[in-house]
Amino acid sequence: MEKLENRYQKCLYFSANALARKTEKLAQESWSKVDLTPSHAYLLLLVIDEPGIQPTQIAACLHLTPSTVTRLILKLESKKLLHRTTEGKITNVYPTAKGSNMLPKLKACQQEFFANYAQILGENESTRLALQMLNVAGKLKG
Amino acid sequence: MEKLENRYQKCLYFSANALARKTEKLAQESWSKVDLTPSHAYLLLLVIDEPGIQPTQIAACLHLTPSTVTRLILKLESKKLLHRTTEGKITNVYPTAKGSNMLPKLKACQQEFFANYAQILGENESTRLALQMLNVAGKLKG
DNA sequence: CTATGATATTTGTATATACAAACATAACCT
DNA sequence: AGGTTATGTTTGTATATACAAATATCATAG
Repeated sequence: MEKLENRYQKCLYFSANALARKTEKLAQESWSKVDLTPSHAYLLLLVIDEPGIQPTQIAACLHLTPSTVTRLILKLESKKLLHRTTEGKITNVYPTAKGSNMLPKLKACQQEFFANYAQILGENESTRLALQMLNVAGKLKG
Repeated sequence: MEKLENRYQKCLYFSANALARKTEKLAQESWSKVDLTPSHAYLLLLVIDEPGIQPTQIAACLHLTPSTVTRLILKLESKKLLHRTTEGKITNVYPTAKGSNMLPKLKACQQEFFANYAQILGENESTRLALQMLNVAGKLKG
Protein backbone atom coordinates (compact mmCIF):
# COMPACT_ATOMS: atom_id res chain seq x y z
CA MET A 1 0.00 0.00 0.00
CA GLU A 2 1.46 3.22 -1.24
CA LYS A 3 1.89 6.07 1.18
CA LEU A 4 -0.91 8.57 0.76
CA GLU A 5 1.29 11.59 0.29
CA ASN A 6 3.21 9.95 -2.52
CA ARG A 7 0.21 9.04 -4.55
CA TYR A 8 0.58 11.82 -7.05
CA GLN A 9 4.33 12.10 -7.09
CA LYS A 10 4.57 11.02 -10.70
CA CYS A 11 2.09 13.61 -11.86
CA LEU A 12 3.66 16.56 -13.57
CA TYR A 13 0.84 18.81 -12.43
CA PHE A 14 1.57 18.31 -8.77
CA SER A 15 5.31 18.22 -9.01
CA ALA A 16 5.49 21.36 -11.06
CA ASN A 17 3.12 23.21 -8.77
CA ALA A 18 4.73 21.97 -5.60
CA LEU A 19 8.14 23.07 -6.76
CA ALA A 20 6.83 26.41 -7.98
CA ARG A 21 5.24 27.15 -4.61
CA LYS A 22 8.32 26.17 -2.68
CA THR A 23 10.47 28.28 -4.96
CA GLU A 24 8.06 31.17 -4.72
CA LYS A 25 8.20 31.05 -0.97
CA LEU A 26 11.97 30.95 -0.89
CA ALA A 27 12.07 33.87 -3.29
CA GLN A 28 9.58 35.83 -1.21
CA GLU A 29 11.82 35.57 1.80
CA SER A 30 14.80 36.78 -0.17
CA TRP A 31 12.95 39.81 -1.48
CA SER A 32 11.08 40.67 1.67
CA LYS A 33 14.06 42.85 2.57
CA VAL A 34 13.07 45.29 -0.16
CA ASP A 35 9.36 44.82 0.47
CA LEU A 36 8.61 43.45 -2.98
CA THR A 37 7.23 40.18 -4.26
CA PRO A 38 9.53 38.28 -6.60
CA SER A 39 7.45 39.23 -9.62
CA HIS A 40 7.58 42.89 -8.79
CA ALA A 41 11.27 42.69 -8.07
CA TYR A 42 12.15 40.96 -11.32
CA LEU A 43 10.01 43.39 -13.27
CA LEU A 44 11.79 46.30 -11.66
CA LEU A 45 15.17 44.74 -12.34
CA LEU A 46 14.23 44.25 -15.95
CA VAL A 47 13.06 47.83 -16.38
CA ILE A 48 16.22 49.17 -14.76
CA ASP A 49 18.22 47.03 -17.15
CA GLU A 50 16.16 47.96 -20.20
CA PRO A 51 14.75 51.43 -19.67
CA GLY A 52 11.86 52.11 -22.02
CA ILE A 53 10.98 48.46 -22.41
CA GLN A 54 7.36 47.82 -23.40
CA PRO A 55 4.78 45.79 -21.48
CA THR A 56 4.55 43.13 -24.18
CA GLN A 57 8.26 42.50 -24.03
CA ILE A 58 8.14 42.43 -20.26
CA ALA A 59 5.36 39.87 -20.40
CA ALA A 60 7.35 37.63 -22.75
CA CYS A 61 10.45 37.98 -20.66
CA LEU A 62 8.80 37.20 -17.35
CA HIS A 63 6.45 34.55 -18.70
CA LEU A 64 3.39 36.51 -17.67
CA THR A 65 0.38 37.84 -19.54
CA PRO A 66 0.23 41.50 -20.56
CA SER A 67 -2.67 42.15 -18.23
CA THR A 68 -0.71 40.84 -15.29
CA VAL A 69 2.19 43.05 -16.29
CA THR A 70 -0.08 46.08 -16.28
CA ARG A 71 -1.15 45.26 -12.75
CA LEU A 72 2.41 44.79 -11.58
CA ILE A 73 3.43 48.08 -13.14
CA LEU A 74 0.54 49.88 -11.47
CA LYS A 75 1.75 48.73 -8.09
CA LEU A 76 5.33 49.72 -8.77
CA GLU A 77 4.11 53.09 -10.00
CA SER A 78 2.20 53.60 -6.80
CA LYS A 79 5.47 53.02 -4.98
CA LYS A 80 7.13 55.59 -7.21
CA LEU A 81 9.65 53.04 -8.43
CA LEU A 82 8.84 53.37 -12.11
CA HIS A 83 6.66 55.33 -14.51
CA ARG A 84 5.16 55.05 -17.98
CA THR A 85 5.00 57.20 -21.05
CA THR A 86 2.51 56.52 -23.81
CA GLU A 87 2.86 57.50 -27.46
CA GLY A 88 0.28 56.07 -29.78
CA LYS A 89 -0.27 52.47 -28.97
CA ILE A 90 3.19 52.08 -27.49
CA THR A 91 3.89 52.36 -23.82
CA ASN A 92 7.40 52.71 -22.49
CA VAL A 93 8.31 51.90 -18.94
CA TYR A 94 11.15 53.61 -17.14
CA PRO A 95 12.58 53.40 -13.66
CA THR A 96 12.39 56.47 -11.45
CA ALA A 97 15.45 57.67 -9.62
CA LYS A 98 14.11 56.00 -6.53
CA GLY A 99 13.74 52.78 -8.49
CA SER A 100 17.21 52.91 -9.96
CA ASN A 101 18.70 53.56 -6.57
CA MET A 102 17.39 50.23 -5.42
CA LEU A 103 19.53 48.32 -7.89
CA PRO A 104 22.28 47.30 -5.46
CA LYS A 105 19.78 46.01 -2.95
CA LEU A 106 17.84 44.19 -5.65
CA LYS A 107 20.98 42.53 -6.92
CA ALA A 108 21.85 41.50 -3.40
CA CYS A 109 18.44 39.88 -2.95
CA GLN A 110 18.77 38.09 -6.25
CA GLN A 111 22.18 36.84 -5.28
CA GLU A 112 20.96 35.71 -1.91
CA PHE A 113 18.07 33.87 -3.45
CA PHE A 114 20.33 32.03 -5.85
CA ALA A 115 22.80 31.23 -3.09
CA ASN A 116 19.97 29.87 -0.97
CA TYR A 117 18.90 27.20 -3.37
CA ALA A 118 22.30 26.62 -4.93
CA GLN A 119 23.58 25.75 -1.51
CA ILE A 120 20.93 23.11 -1.11
CA LEU A 121 20.84 21.76 -4.64
CA GLY A 122 24.26 22.60 -5.97
CA GLU A 123 24.93 25.33 -8.51
CA ASN A 124 25.21 23.17 -11.58
CA GLU A 125 22.37 20.92 -10.62
CA SER A 126 19.94 23.75 -10.01
CA THR A 127 20.90 25.56 -13.19
CA ARG A 128 20.53 22.34 -15.14
CA LEU A 129 17.09 21.77 -13.67
CA ALA A 130 15.99 25.31 -14.41
CA LEU A 131 17.01 25.03 -18.04
CA GLN A 132 15.34 21.68 -18.34
CA MET A 133 12.07 22.92 -16.88
CA LEU A 134 12.02 25.89 -19.21
CA ASN A 135 12.78 23.61 -22.10
CA VAL A 136 9.88 21.34 -21.19
CA ALA A 137 7.62 24.34 -20.68
CA GLY A 138 8.47 25.47 -24.17
CA LYS A 139 7.58 22.11 -25.64
CA LEU A 140 4.18 21.93 -23.99
CA LYS A 141 1.69 23.44 -26.34
CA GLY A 142 2.52 26.74 -28.05
CA MET B 1 23.92 40.31 -26.46
CA GLU B 2 21.64 37.79 -24.92
CA LYS B 3 18.13 37.51 -26.18
CA LEU B 4 15.77 39.34 -23.87
CA GLU B 5 13.40 36.44 -23.34
CA ASN B 6 16.20 34.15 -22.26
CA ARG B 7 17.57 36.42 -19.63
CA TYR B 8 16.10 34.59 -16.70
CA GLN B 9 16.21 31.09 -18.04
CA LYS B 10 18.67 29.95 -15.42
CA CYS B 11 16.54 31.22 -12.58
CA LEU B 12 14.68 28.51 -10.76
CA TYR B 13 11.90 30.91 -9.86
CA PHE B 14 10.96 31.59 -13.46
CA SER B 15 11.49 28.13 -14.76
CA ALA B 16 9.46 26.52 -12.03
CA ASN B 17 6.65 29.02 -12.42
CA ALA B 18 6.64 28.90 -16.18
CA LEU B 19 6.42 25.14 -16.18
CA ALA B 20 3.75 25.13 -13.49
CA ARG B 21 1.59 27.55 -15.49
CA LYS B 22 1.97 25.61 -18.69
CA THR B 23 1.16 22.38 -16.92
CA GLU B 24 -1.78 23.98 -15.19
CA LYS B 25 -3.17 25.12 -18.49
CA LEU B 26 -2.77 21.74 -20.10
CA ALA B 27 -4.46 20.16 -17.12
CA GLN B 28 -7.30 22.66 -17.24
CA GLU B 29 -8.06 21.67 -20.79
CA SER B 30 -8.13 18.01 -19.89
CA TRP B 31 -10.54 18.57 -17.04
CA SER B 32 -12.76 21.10 -18.71
CA LYS B 33 -14.85 18.17 -19.93
CA VAL B 34 -16.06 17.59 -16.38
CA ASP B 35 -16.22 21.28 -15.59
CA LEU B 36 -13.66 21.14 -12.81
CA THR B 37 -10.29 22.74 -12.25
CA PRO B 38 -7.41 20.31 -11.82
CA SER B 39 -7.26 20.97 -8.09
CA HIS B 40 -10.92 20.27 -7.61
CA ALA B 41 -10.70 17.19 -9.78
CA TYR B 42 -7.74 15.71 -7.93
CA LEU B 43 -9.36 16.43 -4.61
CA LEU B 44 -12.52 14.65 -5.72
CA LEU B 45 -10.51 11.71 -7.02
CA LEU B 46 -8.70 11.47 -3.73
CA VAL B 47 -11.90 11.54 -1.70
CA ILE B 48 -13.48 8.89 -3.89
CA ASP B 49 -10.40 6.77 -3.38
CA GLU B 50 -10.21 7.40 0.35
CA PRO B 51 -13.71 8.05 1.64
CA GLY B 52 -13.67 9.72 5.03
CA ILE B 53 -10.25 11.27 4.49
CA GLN B 54 -9.59 14.37 6.56
CA PRO B 55 -8.72 17.85 5.30
CA THR B 56 -5.23 17.80 6.79
CA GLN B 57 -4.39 14.61 4.95
CA ILE B 58 -5.86 16.01 1.76
CA ALA B 59 -3.70 19.08 2.15
CA ALA B 60 -0.54 17.03 2.61
CA CYS B 61 -1.42 14.83 -0.32
CA LEU B 62 -2.21 17.64 -2.74
CA HIS B 63 0.55 19.94 -1.54
CA LEU B 64 -1.93 22.62 -0.51
CA THR B 65 -2.65 24.40 2.76
CA PRO B 66 -5.61 23.33 4.91
CA SER B 67 -7.39 26.60 4.31
CA THR B 68 -7.19 26.11 0.58
CA VAL B 69 -8.54 22.61 0.99
CA THR B 70 -11.51 23.96 2.91
CA ARG B 71 -12.28 26.32 0.06
CA LEU B 72 -12.01 23.58 -2.54
CA ILE B 73 -14.29 21.34 -0.51
CA LEU B 74 -16.86 24.11 -0.16
CA LYS B 75 -17.06 24.43 -3.91
CA LEU B 76 -17.39 20.70 -4.45
CA GLU B 77 -20.07 20.58 -1.77
CA SER B 78 -21.99 23.28 -3.57
CA LYS B 79 -21.89 21.05 -6.63
CA LYS B 80 -23.20 18.15 -4.52
CA LEU B 81 -20.16 16.07 -5.36
CA LEU B 82 -19.07 15.50 -1.78
CA HIS B 83 -20.09 16.22 1.80
CA ARG B 84 -18.55 16.48 5.25
CA THR B 85 -19.30 15.09 8.67
CA THR B 86 -17.78 16.60 11.77
CA GLU B 87 -17.16 14.83 15.04
CA GLY B 88 -15.18 16.74 17.60
CA LYS B 89 -12.27 18.38 15.91
CA ILE B 90 -12.20 15.80 13.16
CA THR B 91 -13.87 16.34 9.81
CA ASN B 92 -14.41 13.49 7.41
CA VAL B 93 -15.01 14.05 3.75
CA TYR B 94 -17.04 11.66 1.65
CA PRO B 95 -18.13 11.57 -1.96
CA THR B 96 -21.82 11.74 -2.74
CA ALA B 97 -23.37 9.27 -5.14
CA LYS B 98 -23.21 11.94 -7.78
CA GLY B 99 -19.52 12.38 -7.06
CA SER B 100 -18.73 8.69 -7.13
CA ASN B 101 -20.55 8.32 -10.41
CA MET B 102 -18.08 10.68 -11.97
CA LEU B 103 -15.16 8.36 -11.37
CA PRO B 104 -14.93 6.92 -14.89
CA LYS B 105 -14.99 10.34 -16.46
CA LEU B 106 -12.43 11.65 -13.99
CA LYS B 107 -10.12 8.75 -14.71
CA ALA B 108 -10.50 9.39 -18.39
CA CYS B 109 -9.52 13.03 -17.97
CA GLN B 110 -6.53 12.05 -15.87
CA GLN B 111 -5.46 9.55 -18.48
CA GLU B 112 -5.89 12.07 -21.25
CA PHE B 113 -3.85 14.63 -19.38
CA PHE B 114 -1.02 12.20 -18.84
CA ALA B 115 -1.15 11.06 -22.45
CA ASN B 116 -1.03 14.66 -23.59
CA TYR B 117 2.27 15.48 -22.02
CA ALA B 118 3.74 12.01 -22.23
CA GLN B 119 3.28 12.18 -25.96
CA ILE B 120 5.29 15.37 -26.10
CA LEU B 121 7.92 14.59 -23.50
CA GLY B 122 8.00 10.82 -23.45
CA GLU B 123 6.58 8.71 -20.64
CA ASN B 124 9.80 7.95 -18.87
CA GLU B 125 11.21 11.39 -19.29
CA SER B 126 8.15 13.14 -17.90
CA THR B 127 7.89 10.78 -14.96
CA ARG B 128 11.57 11.23 -14.24
CA LEU B 129 11.18 14.99 -14.31
CA ALA B 130 8.15 14.90 -12.04
CA LEU B 131 9.96 12.82 -9.46
CA GLN B 132 12.99 15.05 -9.65
CA MET B 133 10.96 18.22 -9.18
CA LEU B 134 9.19 16.78 -6.17
CA ASN B 135 12.50 15.66 -4.77
CA VAL B 136 13.93 19.13 -5.14
CA ALA B 137 10.78 20.68 -3.68
CA GLY B 138 11.23 18.46 -0.67
CA LYS B 139 14.80 19.57 -0.19
CA LEU B 140 13.99 23.26 -0.31
CA LYS B 141 13.37 24.33 3.24
CA GLY B 142 11.12 22.19 5.40
C1' DC C 1 -8.24 57.06 -48.74
C1' DT C 2 -11.05 54.25 -46.48
C1' DA C 3 -12.14 49.81 -44.47
C1' DT C 4 -10.52 45.81 -42.48
C1' DG C 5 -7.50 43.34 -39.86
C1' DA C 6 -3.48 43.22 -36.71
C1' DT C 7 -1.13 44.86 -32.63
C1' DA C 8 -0.52 47.06 -27.92
C1' DT C 9 -2.48 48.13 -23.75
C1' DT C 10 -5.68 48.50 -20.18
C1' DT C 11 -9.98 47.39 -17.50
C1' DG C 12 -13.77 44.39 -15.55
C1' DT C 13 -14.16 40.35 -13.38
C1' DA C 14 -13.29 35.83 -11.54
C1' DT C 15 -10.50 32.56 -8.95
C1' DA C 16 -7.05 29.79 -6.66
C1' DT C 17 -4.19 30.28 -3.16
C1' DA C 18 -2.02 31.66 1.14
C1' DC C 19 -1.45 33.81 5.85
C1' DA C 20 -3.04 35.03 10.15
C1' DA C 21 -6.37 34.66 13.39
C1' DA C 22 -10.35 32.54 15.42
C1' DC C 23 -12.36 28.40 17.19
C1' DA C 24 -12.95 24.07 18.76
C1' DT C 25 -11.34 19.92 20.56
C1' DA C 26 -8.00 16.64 22.04
C1' DA C 27 -3.85 15.39 24.61
C1' DC C 28 -0.74 15.71 28.11
C1' DC C 29 1.59 16.98 32.26
C1' DT C 30 2.04 17.79 37.20
C1' DA D 1 -8.61 16.89 37.79
C1' DG D 2 -7.36 21.18 35.77
C1' DG D 3 -4.60 24.07 33.18
C1' DT D 4 -1.64 24.36 29.28
C1' DT D 5 -0.12 23.02 24.95
C1' DA D 6 -0.90 20.89 20.56
C1' DT D 7 -3.88 19.68 16.77
C1' DG D 8 -7.64 20.14 13.25
C1' DT D 9 -10.62 23.11 10.85
C1' DT D 10 -12.67 27.11 9.26
C1' DT D 11 -13.07 32.28 8.39
C1' DG D 12 -11.46 37.10 7.28
C1' DT D 13 -8.69 39.13 4.20
C1' DA D 14 -5.22 40.02 0.74
C1' DT D 15 -3.04 39.13 -3.68
C1' DA D 16 -1.12 37.41 -7.96
C1' DT D 17 -2.74 35.87 -11.94
C1' DA D 18 -5.54 35.03 -15.98
C1' DC D 19 -9.35 35.56 -19.47
C1' DA D 20 -12.38 38.18 -22.05
C1' DA D 21 -13.73 42.41 -23.57
C1' DA D 22 -12.93 47.21 -24.38
C1' DT D 23 -10.03 50.69 -26.31
C1' DA D 24 -6.80 52.70 -29.05
C1' DT D 25 -3.52 52.78 -32.65
C1' DC D 26 -1.09 51.13 -36.62
C1' DA D 27 -0.67 48.70 -41.11
C1' DT D 28 -2.29 47.18 -45.28
C1' DA D 29 -5.12 45.99 -49.21
C1' DG D 30 -8.23 47.44 -52.66
